[in-house]
Amino acid sequence: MPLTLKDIAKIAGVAESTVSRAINNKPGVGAQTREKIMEIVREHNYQPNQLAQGLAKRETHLLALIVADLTGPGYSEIIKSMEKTANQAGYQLIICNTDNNLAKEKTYLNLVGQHRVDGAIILGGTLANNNIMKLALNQDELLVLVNCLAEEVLIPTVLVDNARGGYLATVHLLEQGLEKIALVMGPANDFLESEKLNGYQQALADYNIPFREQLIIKTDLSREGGYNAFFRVMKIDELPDGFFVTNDLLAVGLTEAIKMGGYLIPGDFAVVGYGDSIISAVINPALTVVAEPLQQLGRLAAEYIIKLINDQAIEEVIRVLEPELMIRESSSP
Amino acid sequence: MPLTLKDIAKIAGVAESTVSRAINNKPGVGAQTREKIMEIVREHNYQPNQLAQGLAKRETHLLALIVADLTGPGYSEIIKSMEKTANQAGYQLIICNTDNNLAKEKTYLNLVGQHRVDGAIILGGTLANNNIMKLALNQDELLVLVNCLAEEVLIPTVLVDNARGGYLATVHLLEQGLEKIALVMGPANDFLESEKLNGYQQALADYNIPFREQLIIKTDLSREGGYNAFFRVMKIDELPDGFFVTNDLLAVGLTEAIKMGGYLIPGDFAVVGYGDSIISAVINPALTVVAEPLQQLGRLAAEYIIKLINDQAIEEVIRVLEPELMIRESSSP
DNA sequence: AAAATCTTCGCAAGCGCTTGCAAACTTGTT
DNA sequence: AACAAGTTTGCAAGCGCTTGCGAAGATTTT
Repeated sequence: MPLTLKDIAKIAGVAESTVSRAINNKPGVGAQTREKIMEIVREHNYQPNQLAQGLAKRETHLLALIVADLTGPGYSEIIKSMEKTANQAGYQLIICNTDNNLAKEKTYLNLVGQHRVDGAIILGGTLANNNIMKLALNQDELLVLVNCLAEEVLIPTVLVDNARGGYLATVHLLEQGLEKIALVMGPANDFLESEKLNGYQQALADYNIPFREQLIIKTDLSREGGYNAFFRVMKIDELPDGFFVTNDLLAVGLTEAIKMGGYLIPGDFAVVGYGDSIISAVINPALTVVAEPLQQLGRLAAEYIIKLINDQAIEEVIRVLEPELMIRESSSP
Repeated sequence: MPLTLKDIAKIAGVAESTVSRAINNKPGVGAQTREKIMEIVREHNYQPNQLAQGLAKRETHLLALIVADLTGPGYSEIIKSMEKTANQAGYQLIICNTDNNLAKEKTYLNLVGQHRVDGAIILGGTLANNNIMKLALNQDELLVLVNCLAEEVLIPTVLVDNARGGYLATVHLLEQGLEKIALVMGPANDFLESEKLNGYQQALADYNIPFREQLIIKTDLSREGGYNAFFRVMKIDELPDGFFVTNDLLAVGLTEAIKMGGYLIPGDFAVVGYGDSIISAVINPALTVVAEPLQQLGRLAAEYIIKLINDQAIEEVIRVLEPELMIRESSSP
């Protein structure tokens, strides 16, 4: 059994309240009393019971990290930097993997509602978030969003400028002299995906290339999705000469399919991906991607939620980070 | 403010203790009283304050997941299944990324010592664990180890039979008619790595191939490590014809180096990797690997720690799982 | 030297829940 | 009808900490 406040008080020969005040750097304790107490605390390596502390102060120093699928590309990096930042501020992260399961989402969001955690970070941008957003509406609890966006409410959010990312990718392909660029994307009801589409269209417009609906392939954000996408494209009358793929997993599948079909990258088809997880660097050929600042996403999200908890002002409620084009083999001549 | 036990008791017109017993399915409450209480609980969607519950029962239903580097290959999968299992039993996982930093390790292990969490799972097999092991010795707290091994104490552990893995990989290469197989591995003071070496040696012995110290390349478990390893090998008098690489990251680097040198895989060098993270399937050529049952590792670890917490017996304190050879392009003729 | 002002400290209540124990109420037995 | 045995319920203390408030002590003022 660890020592308690009471034990320390007894050893120091003072009241519990005095010890409490000394430990928490609160006024109302004489200098030498304070020093004596701290000495004893150090000596016995006393650490307050956070449960009791939490009960009394109604705070847990716990943060819920709600994510649909922990294994998503790049998430580890985001989470790692998030954890680091949170930890420096004295907070711990709780993993909440929802599997896109509504019941789980409810349960996890409830952690916030029931004051089990001080706040929550929602990470990830698939349509499943629609559910969680709706849930989030009811409880006016502390939330921040990473790489997704709430539609009807204003929740502090940090995300990447996906329209810009789409634009960068498309322009890069256009600059290679390509004109028939296929876009392989996830469901368009996902805000992030539709933003990429917007960027794509904008780039086309800027280069006076007509937009062709046929070249937009919507599929689910998985390897199989990417694989199948290629064969769907091959059925249309005029084949594309380049691909912009909005997700690393998709890119893997697409690449496999292209190679399977006996075509060369970038000879027959140039490919640009999105996300910059380790996969894109390792795949063959190495994938040109729109890289997201993963660490920064994580760090900012943690900073935001902590500010929220401490009632501090947040400069930009919707913080938009700039993506960066990372040119590798899959798109250079 | 959420409802409290007291509120429910008042509404139901009974004492708090009765409500508590009803909610926790404890005996000593009449059938209809219980039903009435549960009805009210449901109606008001009451959920007990876990902080208070924890204080009274001295348990938190929190588990610390201590890992050196969250982004390690395959960890996401392990963690995901760990979280799922823990969650089904009513436990939450707290992320503790140590960065191999002794101070952090101490802090995190302290979570257990201070009853901030009910138990901890230590994941990962680099030598950093030596530190954490030593710390773990002092506090006789609830721990389980995944993919690493304590040397001086008996701590419940779940890991993969790495000697067997090393054996499988090596035999596979030998069966291809290769005789000069280089082993690219991490530091040998890591138990898991040295086990793979043992398996390698055993295979050689079984096939009457002499062991040559030169062919053992020790480096750090990173991409660069793998890259450099190849060039170190090229300096020895008799070149190898196959590689067994003990880690996915190493394999990536090695593959790059081989290609960089203008050699073919598997034509000039066959390669077998270890771990079966997504990377190995995506790399070119697709990597033959010794695959670890990642999900099972996670699930078992969670089951173990929960059993420990509940004072249930654990059948096999050191649970050894079988790896499986997954043959892909990098090693077939 | 007494009164007024600050500072330092302890008392006790409270955070929301659990649980041992005793009181009250049932039921069954003779 | 009276009593034993069992069941259902409430009381109150306790988990380890925080905090408002008043008491005591130290310091300054007149």
